[in-house]
Amino acid sequence: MAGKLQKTPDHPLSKPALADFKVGVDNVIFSVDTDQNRLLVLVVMRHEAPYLGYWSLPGTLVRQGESLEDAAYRVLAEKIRVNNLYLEQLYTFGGPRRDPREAPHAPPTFDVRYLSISHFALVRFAEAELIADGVSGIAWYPLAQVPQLAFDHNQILSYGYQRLRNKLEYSPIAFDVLPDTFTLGDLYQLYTTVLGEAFSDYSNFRARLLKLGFLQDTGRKTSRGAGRPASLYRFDAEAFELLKDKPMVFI
Amino acid sequence: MAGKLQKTPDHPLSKPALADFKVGVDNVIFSVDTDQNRLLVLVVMRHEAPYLGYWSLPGTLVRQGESLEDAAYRVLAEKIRVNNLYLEQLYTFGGPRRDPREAPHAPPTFDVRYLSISHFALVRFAEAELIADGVSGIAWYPLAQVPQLAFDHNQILSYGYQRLRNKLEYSPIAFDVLPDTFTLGDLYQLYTTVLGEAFSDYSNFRARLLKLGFLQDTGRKTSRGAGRPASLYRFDAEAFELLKDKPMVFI
DNA sequence: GCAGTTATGGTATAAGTGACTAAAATAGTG
DNA sequence: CACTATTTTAGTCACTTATACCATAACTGC
Repeated sequence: MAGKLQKTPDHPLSKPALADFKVGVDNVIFSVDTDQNRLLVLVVMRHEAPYLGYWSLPGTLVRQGESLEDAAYRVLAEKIRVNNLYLEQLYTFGGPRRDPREAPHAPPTFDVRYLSISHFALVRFAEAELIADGVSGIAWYPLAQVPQLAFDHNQILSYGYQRLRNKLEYSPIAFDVLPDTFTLGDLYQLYTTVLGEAFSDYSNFRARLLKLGFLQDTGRKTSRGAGRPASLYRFDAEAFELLKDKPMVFI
Repeated sequence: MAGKLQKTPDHPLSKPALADFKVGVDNVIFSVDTDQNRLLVLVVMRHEAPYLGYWSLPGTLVRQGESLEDAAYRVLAEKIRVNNLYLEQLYTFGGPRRDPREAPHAPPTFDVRYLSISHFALVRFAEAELIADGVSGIAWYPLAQVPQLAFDHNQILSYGYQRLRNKLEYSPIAFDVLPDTFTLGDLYQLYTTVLGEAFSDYSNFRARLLKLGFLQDTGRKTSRGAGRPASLYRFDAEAFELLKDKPMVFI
């Protein structure tokens, strides 16, 4: 990355033409189906050119008076009903030629750039209800089976997946999509579904997490099928805040 | 963060007005003055309204055909001559009302939003030469002494500082701004200036870094003032790549 | 030669990691 | 009801890493 300075030719007599921008948000929305051990991504079918008939990440253009984050929450709310989620800004993709609607050889005044402020979200699967508004297709795709998407959305998705893994390892976002009380098995399953089973065995995962001290045992137990009943825990946000600055790694 | 879905009122008969955007990049440019043990930030004086006479982060509007990253490199190159640096996209600030040029009560068609794709850079201090193009003021400010900046630039700076600390801990960006060969003392000084001395003592810092195996001893030594001469090391990018996936933490 | 300074290479103790084992508490089955 | 399969829970043990600290080496300046 060093020494990458660009030498742009100067036009001292003519002002360089500025680009005009359309600004949208695109969301990488993940959910973990713990029953089937699948990491899912929300995609929607496009019904307009360009990329008519392609799957794409749900997106929208930003409205007047609306913050970028608000726009991201809005497009999410248009596609799924869900109350428990985590959302944050991901990255801004804005190179020229990323959208075919940008006129390739039009005069300067018609040069329009499409900027995508991508966001990343993780939503609670059990609760999430897809909104099928008539014609528009909408679906959860297992990450490994996501087809070719419109625009540069596969790249955005790949970026979002990286972020998901990082966030899960270093932040307590799991508790935003787990029920209020949960077993350590629930938590472990969420982690393995996203990160793969290689990262830690269950026994060590348990020991490490309990030692961190922000999981409080509710005293209640739950029995789901065979096996010894599991203790139900609750995430203690206050206890977590106290440990926040320390180099805490779950994995 | 859970349950933060916004309920936006629907206007089924009138299309909601989209915002028009001016898109710029603003750079948080850091440099470490190892002689004086100071972490510096580059600021430029504004000579136009709004915020006339305020210091600000160097920024520019994006031109036609120019990528966001190119724009960031361009504005950096306009302010300092430097060959060794690290630069990456930081965050996009784009809420309404972040720029007073946005008309507060103008009709919808005149609602203009200013979007800032902020970038974060670390440059080699010894080599960096500020470009004083006539009137415009430009200066390195020690981080702790940065005054009130224009727009939301203090917020952007604060975000950039967080990123700097993270990057330094988890990525080899230090080697982008160190000379080709350097002593472990040089490296340690860079780390302490940015992160504070608390993170590790010199002896343990040395042991950990050498054990990682991507610092190759050149065999040469350097003597700078009093004390035993220090070995000169070189960063071995290939050896680093092999260890890249492992949870490698310098600190 | 001596004091001061910086680099280097340790040690000892504490803490954490990773692989593994065993017991406890349930459901289902014949 | 005894038995097995299953799941949670609670460890052990060898090994690695972290933290604080120390001793020595190799220079400069006086």
